[in-house]
Amino acid sequence: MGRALSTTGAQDAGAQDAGTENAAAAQDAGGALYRQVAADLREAITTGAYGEAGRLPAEGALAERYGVSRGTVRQALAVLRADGLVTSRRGTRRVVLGNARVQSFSELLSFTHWARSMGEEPGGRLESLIRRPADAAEREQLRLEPGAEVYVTLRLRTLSDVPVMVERTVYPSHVGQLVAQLPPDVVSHTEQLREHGILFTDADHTIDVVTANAEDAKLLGCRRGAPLLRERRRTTDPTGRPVEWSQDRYLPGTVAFSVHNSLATSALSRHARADD
Amino acid sequence: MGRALSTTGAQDAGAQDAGTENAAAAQDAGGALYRQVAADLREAITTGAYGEAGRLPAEGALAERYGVSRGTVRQALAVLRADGLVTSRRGTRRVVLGNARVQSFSELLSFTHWARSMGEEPGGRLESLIRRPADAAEREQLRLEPGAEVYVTLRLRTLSDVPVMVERTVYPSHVGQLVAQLPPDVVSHTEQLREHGILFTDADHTIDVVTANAEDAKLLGCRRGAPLLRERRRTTDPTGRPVEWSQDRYLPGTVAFSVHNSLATSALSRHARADD
DNA sequence: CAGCAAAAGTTGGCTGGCCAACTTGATCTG
DNA sequence: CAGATCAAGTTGGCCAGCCAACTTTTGCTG
Repeated sequence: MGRALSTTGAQDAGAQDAGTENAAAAQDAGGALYRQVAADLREAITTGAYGEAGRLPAEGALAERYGVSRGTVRQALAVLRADGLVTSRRGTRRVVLGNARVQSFSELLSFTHWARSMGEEPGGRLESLIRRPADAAEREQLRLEPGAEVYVTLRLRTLSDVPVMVERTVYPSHVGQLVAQLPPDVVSHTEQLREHGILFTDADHTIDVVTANAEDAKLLGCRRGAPLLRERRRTTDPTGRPVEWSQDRYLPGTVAFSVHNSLATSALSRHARADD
Repeated sequence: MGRALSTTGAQDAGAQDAGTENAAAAQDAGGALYRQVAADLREAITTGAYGEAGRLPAEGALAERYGVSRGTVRQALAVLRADGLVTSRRGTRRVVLGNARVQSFSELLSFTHWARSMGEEPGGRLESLIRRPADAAEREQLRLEPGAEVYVTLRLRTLSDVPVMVERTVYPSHVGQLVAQLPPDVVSHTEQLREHGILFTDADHTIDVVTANAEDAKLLGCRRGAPLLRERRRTTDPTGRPVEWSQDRYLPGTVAFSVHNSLATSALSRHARADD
């Protein structure tokens, strides 16, 4: 892959002096070197440059090609391994596992971002926004003191004007205050919050099946008792403080969730459902 | 990342490989140093040693405590970060995110192992096992040549004799041959296959909702058209060769799937459901 | 005392090196 | 020719060090 990484293109030339310049150029490609290498290899793999079950070049060869150390290459390959694109065993070259397109974190967290990445037109209608004291479960999830207040939104989300999902989100007050000031027709709360300095960096998801209640049925246009795919999500900011506790209910056939895990890296788990 | 468990993770059958003089003394939890450190920190975090949203010691301090280099500590912390146990930002100490118990890889892949880890009694009844040419979709998933044959099993899985899941699995012939020789009352195919040298190391999961067909309804004792939580799973061995293509259908309320992702590591994604 | 500047503390990132463990293919041997 | 042995190639793991970027604390200044 010809693309020898802009920063290191002049590797010997003046690698360290021109730090600022090159760093800026690198930024739009992914900032860190290992991310650029990972992005380039991902591109090569998904376009089939190494074949269906082909073998990748050795770490050393890649290090030389990109003009980086082997450690950096290993960091890049760890990313691809975690995404399930390649295997990784001692003693033999890495093998291409699949060419699965893995969405970015923001595509996963933001309905709007996700929809646009598929070429669909996302929409959202705010049904209600109320402010009230948090109940026990909400205090637990959002790590709030007794008596703390939360903002609760109910939104109907659409793809090309077709209802697909009901979203019930609970915000702690410091976030909810911002949400309450947004115009009711704003499509992406996530993007608006980011511009106000609220960052989403970590999320825990739980996925199961529920039946539509009266409210769901009315909004989604399905029967009461109809099955819905539910995703419950707790999101935290970079400091680890919970910023969102949301429950999305999708009409069947509109979405599926996909995850990769391996002996090396696994974050998925299966729970018994005594809760809720 | 979760692994650290004795079962498959280390597959340390040939533990004779010396190398681990004093290191092994610490714990046989995991061969590698960073795994031992990770296991120890996980233990400390889940028992609340650092508090709910407490701060971890600095990398340097941990390195000194465990007598390893900072790089090794960073490797261990990367494991915990991927599991969603701690945050990780430049400039400040890591913060405890939660004390989520993350299942091991084998618990996730094996219904039997998972059930036992919850104290339930898993059961399974083989309804049918047939051998036939693979169709196009199966060839694609299992990466088979045209004309290749597959073994297809249909099993009803139970917890304490209560039906909870219907499992339809397609095996390539080299695995299916082994499955076909198993006694029909064997509970865990996965464990049996491992003893025959078939290892499961990577898996892709897709989770969505379907309605019960006549066969599902009969086996699970639900109405036809009732909602089921479906997990489709393709599993590969260490070399990247597909060894299993399975479709599990759970009764609502019996399980939920849970996953963590973050800006740093994300393997979960959301798909449109045009397929299938 | 408020606000700003400097300093200290901490993690992210990268390098270079070394050895062990493992896989694979070639070579030798009976 | 089958099987064992050996050598080369490759990844896993660990170390020591360095600097940059960022956060928090401290201390100074107006």
